[in-house]
Amino acid sequence: MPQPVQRNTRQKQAIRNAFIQANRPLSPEEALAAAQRHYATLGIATVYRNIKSLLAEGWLEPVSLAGQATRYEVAGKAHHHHFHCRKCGRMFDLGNCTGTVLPRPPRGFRVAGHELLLYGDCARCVQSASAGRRSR
Amino acid sequence: MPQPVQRNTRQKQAIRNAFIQANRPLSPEEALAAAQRHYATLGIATVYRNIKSLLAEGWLEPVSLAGQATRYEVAGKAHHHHFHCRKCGRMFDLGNCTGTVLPRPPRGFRVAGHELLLYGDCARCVQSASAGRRSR
DNA sequence: TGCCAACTGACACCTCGCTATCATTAGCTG
DNA sequence: CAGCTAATGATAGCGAGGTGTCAGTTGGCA
Repeated sequence: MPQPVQRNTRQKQAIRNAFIQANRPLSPEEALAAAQRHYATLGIATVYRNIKSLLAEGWLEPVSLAGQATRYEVAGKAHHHHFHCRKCGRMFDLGNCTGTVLPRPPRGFRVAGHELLLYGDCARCVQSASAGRRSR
Repeated sequence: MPQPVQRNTRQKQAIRNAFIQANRPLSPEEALAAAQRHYATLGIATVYRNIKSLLAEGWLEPVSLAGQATRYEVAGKAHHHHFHCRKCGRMFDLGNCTGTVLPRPPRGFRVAGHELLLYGDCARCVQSASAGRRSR
């Protein structure tokens, strides 16, 4: 049985644009908000459905985050890590991880990969915090 | 108003023992299974309640894991990272992270800390996989 | 331009991790 | 040992993230 023919809907285009323009991992809710700037009546179910199909196509890849909704970013970037702002919750890309020395696992363990997450405050949140302190 | 007097119940002892003997981060479900070997009729609600109070006491600390229930381990260890087995789901401690070079964040970002996770197959799962291959 | 199935939006529903409730049990103190 | 009450076990409930359903819409081909 053949695959059904895929249609290139305005909604899917809006979602792809949202991810391209953001250039950082987006949660489904963030993707909805961003894509609604391209296509105002977009619904959350459509975002989830299209994220799923873009994952299947290999156009997106998941960036999971403990205790939070999984974020997604455009696939195919070089190996890199992420920064999570604990104030605004946004995630950002960091440069590649050259020179990172990994701890040695116990005997017999097979390491398939690693994830490194930095967390703290992003530039915007640092800014607005110090602005708030000045104005008080 | 004074704090209510804390009682040292067999259930709480069983839960503490489970974490001490495991010597690795346990999810509430894992802690339940392990503690039931000390106190068979233990219920899951009691595990959650005691994890909460052990966290408040500073005896446990959380080890969060994307897409999974948070695990907990005995507090006070030196800074270290974890290994997550994708086959059996168990988490293990790794040695400290001396020599780890962190990627530089963008200008204006304030880094508060980092988490490093290795993933792959633990020794037991590597073993049983190759044993399975042999017996086939 | 007409057709029709892929797609959409709205919303009910599901799962999972966790918390609240409540009758019963059992530490602790005197 | 009696009595007070913190703690327990069973289970209902909650919230968040995500999926299923279905009537209505629309992309794309003939």
